[in-house]
Amino acid sequence: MTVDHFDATPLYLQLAAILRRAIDSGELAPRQLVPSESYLMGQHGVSRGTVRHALGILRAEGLIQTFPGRGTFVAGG
Amino acid sequence: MTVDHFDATPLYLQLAAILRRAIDSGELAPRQLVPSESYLMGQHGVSRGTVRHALGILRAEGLIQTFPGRGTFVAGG
DNA sequence: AAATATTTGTACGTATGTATG
DNA sequence: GCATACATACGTACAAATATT
Repeated sequence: MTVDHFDATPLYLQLAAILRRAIDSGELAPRQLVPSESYLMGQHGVSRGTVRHALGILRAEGLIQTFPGRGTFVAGG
Repeated sequence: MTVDHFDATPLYLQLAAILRRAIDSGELAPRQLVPSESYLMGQHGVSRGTVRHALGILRAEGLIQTFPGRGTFVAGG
């Protein structure tokens, strides 16, 4: 599942929704490492700013936690 | 009151704190127009991204509301 | 121990689109 | 039509924390 550049929905919201679903469905389990910003950039063909915008939303929702130099992890567990 | 570029505290956090204080103190009253992004850029000597980062925090805190083409306003009132 | 690579954090600039006045 | 103001999205650069070799 990737972002659709022709969809009117902002890319950062699409990406946030995709990741949120992955977490809610358990595809990304608690304490599991979320793909790096670089990886998400490549996978979805978006800029780092867009990736960080999406991750910032999930962070504000308490769904993920990120640690400098290590990565971003699914919260809970 | 402006941001200090030599302070180790991130500029966007400094700016968010300055605006938060202005709101809490009533200097910026409810329903009042917050200075535009362009104005804040010039006043503090920071980029638009930094201004928007700071405003995004206050927005998430529910302290302000922004409307495209009109501006950003202090919430409440 | 040291150098290198990876990953996130901060900050800048630019371009284009949308909404309002 | 034009000016103002916010929204989205791209790119770049460097710093800091961590992991790897």
